[in-house]
Amino acid sequence: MAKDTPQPPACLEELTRLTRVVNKAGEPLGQKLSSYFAPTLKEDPAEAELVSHKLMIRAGLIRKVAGGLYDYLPLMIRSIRKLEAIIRASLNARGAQELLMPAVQPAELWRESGRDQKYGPELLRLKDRHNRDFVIGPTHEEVVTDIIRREIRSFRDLPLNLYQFQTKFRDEIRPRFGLMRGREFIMKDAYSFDADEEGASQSYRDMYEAYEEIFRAVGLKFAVVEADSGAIGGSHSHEFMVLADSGEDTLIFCDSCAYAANQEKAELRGYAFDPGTERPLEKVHTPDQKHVPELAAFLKIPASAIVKSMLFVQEGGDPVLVLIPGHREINPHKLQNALPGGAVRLAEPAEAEAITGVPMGFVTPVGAKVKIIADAAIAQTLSGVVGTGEKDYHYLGAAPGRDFTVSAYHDLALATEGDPCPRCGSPLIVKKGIEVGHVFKLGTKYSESMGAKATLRDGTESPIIMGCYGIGVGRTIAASVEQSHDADGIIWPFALAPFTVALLPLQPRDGALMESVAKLFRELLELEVECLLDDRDERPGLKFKDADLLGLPLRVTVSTKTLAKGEVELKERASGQVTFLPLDKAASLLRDIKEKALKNQ
RNA sequence: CGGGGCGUGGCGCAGCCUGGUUAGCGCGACUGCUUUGGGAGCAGUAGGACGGAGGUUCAAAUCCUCUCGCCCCGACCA
Repeated sequence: MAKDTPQPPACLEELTRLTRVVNKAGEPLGQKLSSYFAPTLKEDPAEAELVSHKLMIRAGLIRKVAGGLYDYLPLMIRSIRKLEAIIRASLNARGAQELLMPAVQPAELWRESGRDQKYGPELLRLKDRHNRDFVIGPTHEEVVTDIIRREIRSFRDLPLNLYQFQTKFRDEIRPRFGLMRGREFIMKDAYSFDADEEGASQSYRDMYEAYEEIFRAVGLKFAVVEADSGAIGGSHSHEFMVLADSGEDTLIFCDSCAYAANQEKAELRGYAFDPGTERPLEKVHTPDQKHVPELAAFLKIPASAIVKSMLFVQEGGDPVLVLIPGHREINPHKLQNALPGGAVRLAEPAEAEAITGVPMGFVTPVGAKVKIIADAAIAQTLSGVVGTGEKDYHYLGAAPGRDFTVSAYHDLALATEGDPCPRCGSPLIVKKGIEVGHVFKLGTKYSESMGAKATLRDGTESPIIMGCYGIGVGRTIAASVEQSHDADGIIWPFALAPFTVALLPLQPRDGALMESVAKLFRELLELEVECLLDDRDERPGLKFKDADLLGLPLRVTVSTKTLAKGEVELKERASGQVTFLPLDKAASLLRDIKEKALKNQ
């Protein structure tokens, strides 16, 4: 990592001794860079695209082992421990209890919950030497429910909230962006158990509050949005999102009320479209007009006057024709929720043609033999353009109820920029976010399928009501870097910084200077201000560059110049502000700055 | 899984199209001297046989086939 420092041996010994000083948790309070494993890179690594990913590699936080699998180097582990401590404090303060469940789980449990099929190839399956089936846990609902059904009998044992920090494995189709979407990652997962609905709601609110507290404490700009429950299941859920342009999730916000939702979930009704006026059905020749925009141009009508008919197929079910105004997109999550059962997907063109007998673009609801569902807007249509089921012809003036039968109307359209807010009607805006936390109301999905029941006060037996709550630990740290950096490197918030102070002696060969530095180093550690000492025999420029890259909140420079005045120089990483502190008070002043910063976050 | 790109000292890359000196450059590492408040200078040293396998050829980093891995886009996804 570095060059040894030709210092007086006594001073060297003292510094080395100081790096062995630990806090109550057993963590070293200070390290010296000459012997600390923090390999920094001058150039961007070829493998990374995202800023946070590049910086985490360059600053020596992580290294890749294989696709989606990373080494966490010492600096990274320090940040992880900090975040874990913050999470623990918030959860413990609400009565949650930490435990640890195994990463490897019997496949049998997944069969019981029915998720071994549902979870698909993302679930890593393996066999032990006796040929028994196991999985590597992508999440722990099954295991924790198994504990509960064996140990909990009565409402008197509830409520209960259990949590753990555990390494999860999800065999992602395409891991990417470093820790943002890895295959193996650390997750804090919590599970709540209640006897009744009221208690379950309270547990959910408690966790929601805890999460707000946690993400506020780590200094992230975040938003809470309504979310789709997806494969975890349950009735409703909220996601905690760090706002960042590079985020993989699209979020919908209302500018004037508090409505916020993941686009997957965002409700949409009353958007502008052209219902037409009532008129008889008329067949027109529309040669080769397969796509909505061209057809609209050809007929000289707005796209919203066209009723788009799309054929979907469902695993283990019948094909369904889905209708939506021509200028809108289907939200696949809403569609899936409208069609309980197997996975729903758009039929391939050939597949659709085999089912309907017409090429794509001319599929029609008129006289259709398959079930039809439609977006709610279609109920208002008085005359729409639809296919005829005959190549190169469309109908004008088609009306639901009269010309075709819709079995159900649902909110199916994808909400987007400018659409009316479902609460107040104001225009919606779109932002990108990184999901760092997710809280779910599970209800009795797992307790029922796996038989976790409690006897209630009235003597009846009832399935326990569950909730589950996750925080992506590595992802939260990556999101922090993504949100807080500049051209020179990371800008750590105090709460997550691996060390608080970077201490840079500019003349490490100067014995007298190093003695002052050693004294300051010792004082900082005595005050539990974590400090990384750059004792390397390098030029100042390189030390400054590395300090900026590592991004510790407070950089303290000690040089013959500053010492001549009995001072050290402080530069705050976030603001760039430079001040000079008297050497003999520096340690306590730095401690005060740190504590003030942590309080304000 | 579909589309695109890339694998050459520790890192970043050139060379490949149009086969042919001893595979090159920058950074890094090591040694010495000088330098010391924003990634120092000079001199010198070490380190790769070109992801792997097979093939074509007098000759392969370079051409062909297969294969493995990585990255990006999409599909997909808590």
